[in-house]
Amino acid sequence: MLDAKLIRANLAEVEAALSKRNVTGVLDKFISLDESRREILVEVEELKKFRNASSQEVGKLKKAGEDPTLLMEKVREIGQEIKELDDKLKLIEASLEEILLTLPNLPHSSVPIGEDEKSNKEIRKWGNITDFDFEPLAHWDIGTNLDILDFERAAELSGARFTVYKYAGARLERAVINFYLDVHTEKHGYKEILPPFMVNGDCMIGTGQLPKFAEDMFKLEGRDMYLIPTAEVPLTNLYRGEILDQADLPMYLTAYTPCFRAEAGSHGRDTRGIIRQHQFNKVELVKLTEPETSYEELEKLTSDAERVLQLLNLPYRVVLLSSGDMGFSAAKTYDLEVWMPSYNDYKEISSCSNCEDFQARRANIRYRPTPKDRPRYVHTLNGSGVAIGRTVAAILENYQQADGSVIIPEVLRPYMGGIEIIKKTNK
RNA sequence: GGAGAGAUGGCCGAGUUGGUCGAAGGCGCUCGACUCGAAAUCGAGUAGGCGGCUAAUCCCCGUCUCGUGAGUUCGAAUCUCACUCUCUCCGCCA
Repeated sequence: MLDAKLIRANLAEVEAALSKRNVTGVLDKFISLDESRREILVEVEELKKFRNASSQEVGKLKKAGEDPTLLMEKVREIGQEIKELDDKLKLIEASLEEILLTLPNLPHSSVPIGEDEKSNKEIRKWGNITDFDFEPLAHWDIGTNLDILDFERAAELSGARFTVYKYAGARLERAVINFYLDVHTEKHGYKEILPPFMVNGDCMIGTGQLPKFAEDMFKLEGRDMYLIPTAEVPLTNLYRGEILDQADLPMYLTAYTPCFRAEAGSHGRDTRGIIRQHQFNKVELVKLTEPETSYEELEKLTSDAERVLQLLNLPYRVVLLSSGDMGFSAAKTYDLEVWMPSYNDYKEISSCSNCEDFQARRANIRYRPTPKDRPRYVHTLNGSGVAIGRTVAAILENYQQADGSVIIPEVLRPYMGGIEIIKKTNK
C-alpha cells in the first residue's frame, strides 16, 4: 500500500511512477476523495469536541443539582449530525482504501522501465549450458520413463496440473527440501519456521494477494481461509500488527511449504510436466529489515538463493525485472532462471523482491529504531530459495544420461539414502 | 460439537452501582541525580492511528482507539447484541 500522505504531497511523481507500471488515471479520484475526507473530518471533529465538552458540563450540572435538560437536547441533535457525517466519512474512507489497496508498489529507480518481460535486463550468468551427446528428453518423459513421476494417476486423483511423485522421485523432492533448508539455516543464518498452510484474508491483504488477485487463489468454501500461494504470506504476516525492537532486525526467516495456486490466467502455458502446478513445494526466504539496509539485503538474499543452484551445479542466470513485469507488491525484483534443456531456454525458478514498506504498511509491521523514536515501517523482502518442483525438473533434465537414468548431484546424495543414480529399477 | 471463564498500554495487572479513564499500581525502557564506574536507591518521562497548525517525521491543539463490529445514552473500558480469539472441563480425533 502506498502512503496516502506521499500521494498527496508528490502527486506528479507518484503518477509518473505508476505509469511505469502501466497504471494510469486513478489518482484524480483519490485526490478528490481525500480532500472531501479531510474537509468532513475537520467538521465532524469540531462537533465531537463540542459534544465532549457539553457532556462533561451535563455531569457537572447534575452534580450541582441544576437542570441540564436543555443542553442534553442540544447535544442529542448534534449527535444526529455527527452520525450522518461519520457515515459519510466511512463511505469515503472505504473508497479510498479500495483505491489504495489496488495500487501496485512504485518501482525503484534502478528498475528498467518497460511494459513487459521484453525490457528485463540480464544481470549475470552462472555455469555452462549443459551439453549432451544425445537427444535430451524433457523431464516429464524422463520422470515417466523412470516411473518416478505419474501424471495420469495424479489426474485421476485431482485433475490437471497435479503430479504424483513416486519412489526415488518422492525421495528426491524431499531431499531437495531438506538440502535447501539446511543450507539456508546453517550457512545463511535464516531461522526455520513451519507455518500454517491456510491463512485468513487479513494475511492475504497484508502481502498483497487480496483484494486484487482473489481468482488466483484457492479459498475454503464458506470460510475466510485461503490455501497459501507461497510461504511469503505466513512468514511476512508473522509479525502483522506488531512493533518490533530494532535488535530483532534484520530478521531472516525460511520455511518449506507447499504452495497452492489457481492461476486463473495461465491456461495453456507450461501444460506438460511439473513446471506449473496447482500445488508445488517451495522453500521460501523472507527478511524484515530497516529501510536503510533493504537493498543490500536484497542482493544478499538473491545470492543466498543463487547459492543452492551453484551447489547443485545447475546453470542459471539472474534477470532484473522491468517495471511492467514485476509483481504487484515489489519495488525491485531479480528472477533466477535455471537452464532447462526441454525449453532450450532459462526458466524462472526463483523470484527475489524488495517490497520496501509496501507490505509493511498493509500488514502494519513496524519497529522502533530507539526507545524514544516513533515506530517506522520495516521493509519486507522475499525470495524463493528456491522452487522445489522446478529444481527437480532441472535436475532430471540437466543430469539425464543417454540410457535414461539420472545422476544425483553430489550434494544431494547424503539426503538420498545412498542413491547416486536413479535408474528404472530403483523403486 | 457441548458447558463455563476471559480478552485493558512493550509486559503484568487495577478499574464493571456509566461522568476530568487513554486509563491506578508494578515491571521494563529512556533521561537525570548519587558513584571513579556499576549495582542498589531517588527524581522525571514513557501507547498508537487520523487530522489541524507547521519548513518540519519538533512542539502545540483536536479527534478516535481498553479483542472486532453494531446499539443504548447528553456521556461507555464500564450497559445490550452479534462475531472473533484464548483458557478450563466434557465429547470426538491424527
